[in-house]
Amino acid sequence: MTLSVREHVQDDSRADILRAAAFCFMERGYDATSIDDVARRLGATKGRIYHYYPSKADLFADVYRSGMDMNYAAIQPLVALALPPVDKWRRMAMAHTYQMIRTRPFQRAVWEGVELTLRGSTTPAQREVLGELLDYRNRYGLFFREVIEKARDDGVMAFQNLSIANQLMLMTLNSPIFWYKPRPGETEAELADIVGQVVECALRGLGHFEGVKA
Amino acid sequence: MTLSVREHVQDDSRADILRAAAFCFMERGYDATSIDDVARRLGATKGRIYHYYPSKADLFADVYRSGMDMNYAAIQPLVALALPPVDKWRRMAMAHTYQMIRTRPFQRAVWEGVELTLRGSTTPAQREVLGELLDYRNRYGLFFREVIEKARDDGVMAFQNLSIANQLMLMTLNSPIFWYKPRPGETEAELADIVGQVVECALRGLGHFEGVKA
DNA sequence: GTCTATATACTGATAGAC
DNA sequence: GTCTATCAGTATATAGAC
Repeated sequence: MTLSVREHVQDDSRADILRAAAFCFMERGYDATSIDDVARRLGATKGRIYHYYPSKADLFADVYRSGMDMNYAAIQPLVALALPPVDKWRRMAMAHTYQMIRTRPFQRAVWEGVELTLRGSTTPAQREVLGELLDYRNRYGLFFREVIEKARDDGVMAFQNLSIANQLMLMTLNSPIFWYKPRPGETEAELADIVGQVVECALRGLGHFEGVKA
Repeated sequence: MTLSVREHVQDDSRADILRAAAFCFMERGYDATSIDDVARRLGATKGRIYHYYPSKADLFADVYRSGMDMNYAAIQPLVALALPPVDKWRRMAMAHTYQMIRTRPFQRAVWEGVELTLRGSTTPAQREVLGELLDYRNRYGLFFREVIEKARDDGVMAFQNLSIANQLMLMTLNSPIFWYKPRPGETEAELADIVGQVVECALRGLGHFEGVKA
């Protein structure tokens, strides 16, 4: 798809706003973040933001959507791979966990967006937008659900209830958005080590045993 | 300790306010909850609340503290038991998970309180209060940390990094505060089944294998 | 001890200059 | 496309009647 120069410039402006907004929402949460906060971080005033987004809710929804777009881009290609389910799961889980760390501000907005949706937001219009985003996020969760279901059918995972197992597994993989802080001078290997521990913990939780039936 | 009648009445009034506040904070979050919301749920006006609490931040801190008090009351007696580490851990983990479900509004406030603390709140006075509560919560986490460390020393758990393992384990046990919804007519046995699945998932995640070295 | 005002401050959103 | 100025709504907290 070809975009005009004007559209490219628009996209850059929007991307700048999105990054600033994601960071602010992560730092203070949706309600405590004012449009002025986002503008200040941009080195601008809120006129700039309202030129691109009609409301704070729309801005937040776009951060949420961007976060999920990034996740789909990272994981969807792996879903199609023809691999044994545990191997496929491990690749998906590692890619997902890296995403949580690398795009943390956006993923925090995804998390808060889900919470806001479940709480029930104000206007019907916002409710519809957030509802669609929740569907978008739930479809993403199905990618994992299908793989672990297959793995259990194959006898290489041994969890009980599928929904609960998937819920707990995703919670473990998502958890770095809450506690990960990049250490100064952290190497790629150290990062990979952390991701590996998270992924292996989740895999054991699913009832997969090294060297058994694999 | 003997309390005067007046103090008992005060405690009841405060407890009513605490429950209403915990529920509102759970439903809408700290920032989006107004004192008027809490008062409305109490069937009163905010004059009643400000009679007992000097500020919204103090009210929230008391909900947070109450939640942790309940956790200590439920788990601390188990810490002293002379049991094999995995057995002790399982009893603690089950008690903890039940707590998350049974006192969910308060536990959500604990969670949000930790987030608010890490984000950095407004005034230095609030920062001090929240900091103490975070210590209180971290000391609680040590109960679990010590047990799983012992279990690993005994060779019945096989996680890698102690801090990460404890973090992921607590995340799993805490997760019902986000997704648990009581079903109408849910039996004690069904609840116990859910708690059991959460606890066993966390236990497997820690690298404990049924029938191996146990 | 609880209520009804009310002061004060802040935030989302708009209008219009440049 | 970005800024300044401003309006309207709402929230915390206080003062004082009852």
